[in-house]
Amino acid sequence: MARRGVIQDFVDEKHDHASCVEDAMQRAEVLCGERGERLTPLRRRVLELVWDNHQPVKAYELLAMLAGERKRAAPPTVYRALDFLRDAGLVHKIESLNAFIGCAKPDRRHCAQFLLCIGCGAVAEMDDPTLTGKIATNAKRLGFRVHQETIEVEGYCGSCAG
Amino acid sequence: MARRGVIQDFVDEKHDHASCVEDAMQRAEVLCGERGERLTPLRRRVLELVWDNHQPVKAYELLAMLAGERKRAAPPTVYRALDFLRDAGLVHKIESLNAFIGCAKPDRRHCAQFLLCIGCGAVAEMDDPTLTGKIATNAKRLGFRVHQETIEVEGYCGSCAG
DNA sequence: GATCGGATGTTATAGTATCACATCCGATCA
DNA sequence: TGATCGGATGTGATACTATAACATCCGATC
Repeated sequence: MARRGVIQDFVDEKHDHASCVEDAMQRAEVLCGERGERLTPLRRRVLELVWDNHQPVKAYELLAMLAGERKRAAPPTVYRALDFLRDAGLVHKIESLNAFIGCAKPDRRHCAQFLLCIGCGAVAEMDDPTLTGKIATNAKRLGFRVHQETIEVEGYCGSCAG
Repeated sequence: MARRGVIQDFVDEKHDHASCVEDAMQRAEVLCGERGERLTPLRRRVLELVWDNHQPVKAYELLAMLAGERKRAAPPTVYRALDFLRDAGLVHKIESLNAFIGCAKPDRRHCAQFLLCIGCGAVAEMDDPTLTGKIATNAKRLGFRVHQETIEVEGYCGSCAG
């Protein structure tokens, strides 16, 4: 089935998760390779942990997971990895949740538009160029130069709305 | 000069600030009156402090200001007041800054679209129904029921872009 | 093998927000 | 009048989120 190009579905419970994570890691490898950025074992592992959920993950949850695998893991360990991954566009921070989630399209920038279900915590990442365009138009009218946009829409997904 | 209805200007340094705050407080009084909600002295004072700046204010900054005027002010004091004001639509939280700002149009809902200047910290509140409409359309396509939207655009304002 | 810089380790602390329980205070009504 | 009830506030503690500052490691380069 073809994507709409505008919006992605919420994650299907029975999607092939292993290959989905694998694909994400593959994309990350390639992107960092192209850009000459170092996807170290730690950064790779953090990205993997982020993708293991298809829900937003908190920094201290990641820290707890890391602590189980390596002796030494402190807050800076995970925050620094997340900073790198965010700069690389591989991970988004969801501001209204203080949580992080893997970016589905790390090759494109500014695709940080989310639908957040209050009921079940599910997240869908939109990527609607017309939204971005409209915002750009509004901004330009004020002489404002857009650097980054954050769009987070809270509500109830199809399952939870009933 | 008429408003565009779509976007507001960044605050002019030489606007009549006193009357601007006064107007905001007046609107708040009326709105709470209509709704049977209690704008207590504490809540009123917090709202006033929020409006005294035309920039986002942090909770602990408010706390410090309150501490100067009343003997007893702890975090819950300010957070509870802010919760009330947010529920009433009188104040918005800017998630990406962990800060709060007075709502310019408390009578209308969901007008939480902000341009945030990285350079000088200035904030402009947009209120673009077509953005909201586009988001609603995208959401509907997924059976998603929108409850609240957060739009925060970082960049450089006209003065800082040069 | 010297040195340089980026990544990580380590400790401490800053900054943000909520919990849980006590108290106050005004509205209502016996 | 005063009993009582609920919402607002006081109070102390604590949970949660994030960064500062400095030490150490480790691979690349020369």
